[in-house]
Amino acid sequence: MTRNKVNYAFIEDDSKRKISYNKRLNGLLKKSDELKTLCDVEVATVIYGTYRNEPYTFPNNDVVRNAFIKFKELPTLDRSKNMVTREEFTMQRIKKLEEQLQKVRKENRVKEMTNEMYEVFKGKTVSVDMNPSYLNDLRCVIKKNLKQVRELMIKEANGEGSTSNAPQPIVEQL
Amino acid sequence: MTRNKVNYAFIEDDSKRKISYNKRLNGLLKKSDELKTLCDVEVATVIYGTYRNEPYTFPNNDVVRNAFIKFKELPTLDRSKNMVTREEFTMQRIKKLEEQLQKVRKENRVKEMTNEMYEVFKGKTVSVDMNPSYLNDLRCVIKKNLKQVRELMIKEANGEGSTSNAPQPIVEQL
DNA sequence: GCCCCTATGTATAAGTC
DNA sequence: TGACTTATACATAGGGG
Repeated sequence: MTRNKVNYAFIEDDSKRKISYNKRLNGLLKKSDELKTLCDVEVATVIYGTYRNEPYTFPNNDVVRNAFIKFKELPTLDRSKNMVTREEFTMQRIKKLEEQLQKVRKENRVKEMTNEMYEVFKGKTVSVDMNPSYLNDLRCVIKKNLKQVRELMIKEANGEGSTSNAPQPIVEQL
Repeated sequence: MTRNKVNYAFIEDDSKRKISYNKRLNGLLKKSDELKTLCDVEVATVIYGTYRNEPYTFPNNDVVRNAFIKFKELPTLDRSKNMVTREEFTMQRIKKLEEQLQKVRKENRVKEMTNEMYEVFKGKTVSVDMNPSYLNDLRCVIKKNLKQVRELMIKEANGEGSTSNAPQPIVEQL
């Protein structure tokens, strides 16, 4: 993930995967160590790679064993309380990505709608089958940009309107 | 660690520590998840924070338990084989930092010595109690920069030498 | 494979609301 | 407390030796 973005999927290429594994394993251990040091919490990690026969543990044998023993001794309910399942984690991840996407889409939509608004202002007929929520959003955008719209209307009334077909990018003034 | 460099030590401020803990916990889990996905390895993590009564586990209860059981079943020797003790890890960290420091120092020393070399060239008397290894290093630097030195000598011989007291930064030409 | 480098993506400390 | 932003440090992919 860095000359290119991370593709969140299994790395097919054996050589690349191994390189990545080594780098990331190192990074993970470093992060664990930092968490432990900066926040004074116990962290135990076990990794079963394809590249080694034994598990790779951190920070050391005893800590890991103790952590697991403590873990085993807890009643199941307590144990689950702060558990993060892989599924949950993935869901959260997806949710976050979707939110970001929504955000970007929304921003883009505002831009589109601002242009749309301008088109309408320039005389374009709004088709009646337009999505109601879209119209509502459009109204919000108009409201938000009321000042600019009014100025444009005055200019237009005075015959100073843009003569080009391309609408002026009101967007830039948002 | 980012508006400022990470200070590799316990964060005294409770509020800051907690914020950091939450962010870093999240980051750690994300990294674990990525390692698992990209490289298809089993990763089990248990964290005992001060902020929760139960351990925080990832990716889930069963995986963690199985990982620990497997771990426990291994003969002690095997178990230790790929273990990274905290001490080792810290040592590695220190070693790396020291190497970096050495490198920076060496670079700096080369610069200093190049200037020293120039001073000598300009007529400075080298004191006899100069460290032998330092002299040797100096010799290396001179050798490395022989071409530049020769050019300077020619210029000097032609009366084109710098007249300022500050030696020209030969360093820049390295 | 390992180490180094560099460009770029990510993580995150502070700050703001 | 937490969500969001920003600036900066850190992690790491790709490429060379």
